[in-house]
Amino acid sequence: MRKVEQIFQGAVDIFAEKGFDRATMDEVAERSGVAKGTLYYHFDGKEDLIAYLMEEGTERLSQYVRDAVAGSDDPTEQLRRAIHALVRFFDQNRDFCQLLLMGVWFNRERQVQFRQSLHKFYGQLSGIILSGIEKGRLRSMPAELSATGLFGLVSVISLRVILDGDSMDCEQLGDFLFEQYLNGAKNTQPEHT
Amino acid sequence: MRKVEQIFQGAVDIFAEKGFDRATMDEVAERSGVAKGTLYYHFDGKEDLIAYLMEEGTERLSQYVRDAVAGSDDPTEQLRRAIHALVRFFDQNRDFCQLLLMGVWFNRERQVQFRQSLHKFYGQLSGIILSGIEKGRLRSMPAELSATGLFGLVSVISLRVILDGDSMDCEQLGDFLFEQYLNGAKNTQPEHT
Amino acid sequence: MRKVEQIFQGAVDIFAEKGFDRATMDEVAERSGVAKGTLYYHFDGKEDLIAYLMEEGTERLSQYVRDAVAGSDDPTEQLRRAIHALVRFFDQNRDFCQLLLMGVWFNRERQVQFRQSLHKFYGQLSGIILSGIEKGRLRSMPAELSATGLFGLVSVISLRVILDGDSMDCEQLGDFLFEQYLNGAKNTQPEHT
Amino acid sequence: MRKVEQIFQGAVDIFAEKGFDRATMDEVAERSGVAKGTLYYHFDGKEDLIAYLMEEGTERLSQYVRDAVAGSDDPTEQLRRAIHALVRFFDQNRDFCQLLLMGVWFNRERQVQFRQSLHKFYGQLSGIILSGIEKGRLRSMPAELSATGLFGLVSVISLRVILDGDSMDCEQLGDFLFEQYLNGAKNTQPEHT
DNA sequence: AATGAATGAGGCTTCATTCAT
DNA sequence: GATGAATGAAGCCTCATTCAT
Repeated sequence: MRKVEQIFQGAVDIFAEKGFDRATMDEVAERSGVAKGTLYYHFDGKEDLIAYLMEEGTERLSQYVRDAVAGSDDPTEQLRRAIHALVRFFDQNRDFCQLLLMGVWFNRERQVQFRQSLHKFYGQLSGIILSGIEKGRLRSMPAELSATGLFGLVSVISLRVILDGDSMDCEQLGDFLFEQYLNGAKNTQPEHT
Repeated sequence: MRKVEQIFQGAVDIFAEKGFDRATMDEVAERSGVAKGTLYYHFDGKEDLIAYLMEEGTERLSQYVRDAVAGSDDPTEQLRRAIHALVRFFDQNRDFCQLLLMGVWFNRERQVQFRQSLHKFYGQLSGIILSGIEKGRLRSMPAELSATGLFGLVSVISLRVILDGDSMDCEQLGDFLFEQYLNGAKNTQPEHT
Repeated sequence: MRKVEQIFQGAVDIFAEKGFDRATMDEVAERSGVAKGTLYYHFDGKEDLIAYLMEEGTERLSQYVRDAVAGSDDPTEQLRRAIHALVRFFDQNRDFCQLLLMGVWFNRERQVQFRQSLHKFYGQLSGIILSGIEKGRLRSMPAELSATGLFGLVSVISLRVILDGDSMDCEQLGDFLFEQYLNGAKNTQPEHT
Repeated sequence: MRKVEQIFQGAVDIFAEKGFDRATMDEVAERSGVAKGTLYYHFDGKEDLIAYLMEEGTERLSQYVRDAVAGSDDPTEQLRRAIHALVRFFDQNRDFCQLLLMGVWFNRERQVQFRQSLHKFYGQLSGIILSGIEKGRLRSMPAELSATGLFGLVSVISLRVILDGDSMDCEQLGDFLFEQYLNGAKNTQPEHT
């Protein structure tokens, strides 16, 4: 469906710019290049459209990370690839990512439905972490919690860079985040003298 | 100013529950126990009220962390205290913290004014990190970026625990986060055969 | 545009009755027989609606006078026709005429836009006066000023009659006003001893 | 009462600028240099204040014209003086005059009380006209109507000059208006072949 | 006499949704 | 499938008025 994809793009665009509640259906229609009635032909209403965007987008993110990780069996390498993939996806889909992260703190009404998609994604990350723990690469810790933390670390920094309007060197930022997550901030080099 | 503090409490409460855009000024008034007109007597409008909440709240958080850190000169200890303080503040001001994190991903219209307050807070954290780097406790890295990441790590996890409705063992969670930030996720224990 | 004409009629009606500021948009909608939202679909807001009414109405008046004058080449006869037409238009559109005269003394905010329409109408009258001067029928004088005065003379009297609720003998009133404007109030009859 | 005069001045000022309904009591207070509560100490409310302004102002105008006319017994000279006095009063009290003329087309609610003051003033003018007719200086005509017309003629022109922001040569404008009212617009000079 | 913080009824406007075409 | 004129519930905000000081 041509029009549906148009709507997906336009809606993500305008929602990222103005927020879910402040963007109107008129604006969504205009940005998408379709008539307002067409939105209601394809979706049951605004909330339905939002739900679709979030689910569809999270699924795309999930898939993107899954593909990146696929080629390796080593948990550490998988982590590295997942983190780099996250950063790249954020960079390439800035609008959607802002939505994604807005969604994390949805008001309690909308949260319920959306947090399921997100938790599925957390599950993907914690799966990697879990296998890392089992294979002795990562220290023993609550995997879910650590996955959540990893997501927070990567997303808050990525979004900050996006919002600051800086162009992002994804490679370099990915390395930094991987290093930070894996080895922490502590200096392991012996101090000279 | 009795009424203004009432409004601060009531507004934080209802905004955390329904979101900035879905909570109405009528609800803010009702929750605050003042008349609607009183809101407009003290604030220029909804956006002005929101800006005040964010600024004032961030300032309180900033002060709380500053107090916690005050007793120590050692950067590592300061970091530990700051992280623990953050977790405690989040636990004690769940409503405001949700607002805070909603603010991080504000739509672009509202972001501008708010991100100043937030960046001031990042600056406070990066000050500690910077001194840690100088004293050789932390490895050399971009301090601002790392501070942002630390904030993401702590806040996203804290809020997840809050939203899951779990009661939080602040002591234990603080330790975990400190460990994660400082030493990372890697297992440093030799694997036993 | 069926609805727009309905709104024109209803708005003129209610505004003449209650004044621009005291009539509410709810009342305009009700009097027009359309939903409130429809007002905002066709106009940008109350001020925009008012501006439209004044412009459109003045245009209709202008056209009415233009038609009345069209058949004659003689400036004096044109003046007579214009004055009679004014009186008739006032009688037939009492509501709008009250608006028109309210508009003349708009507060300074609204004046700017409206006075343009009015001045265009003044220009029409002063065109007639000017040709009368050129042809030696009228004495030499500032035509614009005299046109303004003619409008004041006719409209203030007409509206007074309207507001007093009197039924108006247009023919007779027109004659009186034409006589007053052209020959003034002075007695030219020799006084009989 | 110092404060009451302050309020008269301030209220006339702001009402002329913004209109009766668009000017707020806050603005009246600010422009007058008194506290809002003080307005309500001296007047029963906004409508009461407006009624006071209109009555008081019309009385001042009436008195001004009465004084100007006082020195003469000749109706024609009285007319000349009255017209000149009107123009001067308009020039010296531009703000109030705008109010006065706004008042003429008050909405029907407010009109009732105010038109009494105005009609008293019309009565003053028509008294002069009546005596002019009796003495054969003016032709026979409905005096009230002619007085109304005279007021319209003078006020609409005066206000136009005021609103155009032009500085007014009162002497000259008065002469023009007197001539226009008395002798009309017709050319009495024989056309030269 | 004078003040100004507080109030709440009521106004203007927005916008998600419907429906006839 | 697609459109956009029309709708009305609901939100933000204004402002005349009150009252304790």
